[in-house]
Amino acid sequence: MKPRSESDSNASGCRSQSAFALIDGNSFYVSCERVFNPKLEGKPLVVLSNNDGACIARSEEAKALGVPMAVPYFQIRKAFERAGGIAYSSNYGVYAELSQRMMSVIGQFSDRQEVYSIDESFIQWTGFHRFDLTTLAVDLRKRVKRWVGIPAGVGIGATKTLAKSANRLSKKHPDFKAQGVCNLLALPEAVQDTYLARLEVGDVWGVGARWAQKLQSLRIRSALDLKQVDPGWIRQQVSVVLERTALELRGIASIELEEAPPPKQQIISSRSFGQPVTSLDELSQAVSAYTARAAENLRAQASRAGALTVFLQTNPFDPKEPQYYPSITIRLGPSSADTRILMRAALSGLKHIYKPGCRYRKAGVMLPDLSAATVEQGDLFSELFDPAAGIIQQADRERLMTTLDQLNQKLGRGTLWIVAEGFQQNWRMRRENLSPAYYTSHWDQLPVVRA
DNA sequence: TCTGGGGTCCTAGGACCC
DNA sequence: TCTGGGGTCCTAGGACCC
Repeated sequence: MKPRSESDSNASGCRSQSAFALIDGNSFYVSCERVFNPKLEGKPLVVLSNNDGACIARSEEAKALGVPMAVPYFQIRKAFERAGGIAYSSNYGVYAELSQRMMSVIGQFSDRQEVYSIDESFIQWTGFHRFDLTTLAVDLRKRVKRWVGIPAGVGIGATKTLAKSANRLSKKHPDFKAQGVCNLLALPEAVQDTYLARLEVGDVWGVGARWAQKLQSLRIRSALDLKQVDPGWIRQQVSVVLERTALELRGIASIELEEAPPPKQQIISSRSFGQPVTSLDELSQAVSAYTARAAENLRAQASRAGALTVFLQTNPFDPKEPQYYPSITIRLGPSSADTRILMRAALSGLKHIYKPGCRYRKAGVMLPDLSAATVEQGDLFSELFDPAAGIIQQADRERLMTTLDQLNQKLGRGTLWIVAEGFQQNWRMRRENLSPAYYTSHWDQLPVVRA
């Protein structure tokens, strides 16, 4: 383990002990669509959420037309399309593939990397000359663009929160926009502060709408204000979480780099339906399908679930409809990662909460109480009385699930599925303008790269 | 007609125990 | 008049992130 933030105390300050960079893809989903369809360059473009509901990524041109983040598409559709705007349904398979490539290119620039989200990665540098970091970041950006096709922004600072702020500046502030890189470490602290003064407190990583409002009322309006206030007082007034943010703004590293993400503590699979669903039959299919997905993710991280929650939702936006948001949690005897066992639990739960006469908009399955699959949680009653049979059954189960996962991974999701998931699947979400799948691992479907 | 999905951490309060 | 006090575990809710 490395000593953390043993900060560079010699006064010359020409070497930085530890620097964080945050790299993120600009309008990531939009940029992904453009990688495979260069004609979209320069056009107002949005990518829609599941079910073609809301705009979750916007090109600069779309932002310029005034398309707000997360706006329901139907509200802007007419005007947007009249202005030449184009909307794509989200195509997560493609985005995930490009994300992996981008992350691996970024990883070439440091041996300490945290993949923070589908489009963001932190890396940590130690012992570099702080001015050289700018050059390094410029190279990184060029390489990501050339090798993956995604334009990216880079922010560099002494802590993760400062790197985040710098990244924001790299996109917003004219001093950095052209280069796409903002290296706060290359600036004297007084100059850094002038930039922090121009960053709204609500734009700081870790400050959401609620806390921004609260801070405003305490006369803390900019990132600099938050940096200069006493962190202990912030803890008193708001929370220990925000105290950490305040410390980070002062350059005191309080949020560590997480190189290997810990296994998830809960797994959720849920979707809105393409159209309202009323019948138990269709709900059963949907819940079965979501359970299958959740179970697949569960096995992918080598965990088992001790319980399962099923929930339903009517349309919250329709004031005339009676609202109903039931959920039920079912304890599984011994924890399990077997799709069939989880499905049985899910369907029995569904029967308990299903009420005829409601128009359901959404259903989902949650797997809480996860544990590592290596920990054998024997069932006292079956395995104690018949250990041999118990073990054989368990081994069989695992082999079957492994085979299922391998086939689906190799031949595509949905190659092998459990009949309860249904054949018709009328409840499937809408994706009216989906770009082709571009199976980027298949030679014959490789995109053409522009020189 | 049409409004995403999937996570984390922290705290407060109740149940339970000694 | 006068009712212990402290620890642990669990859950729900509220905040945050992308």
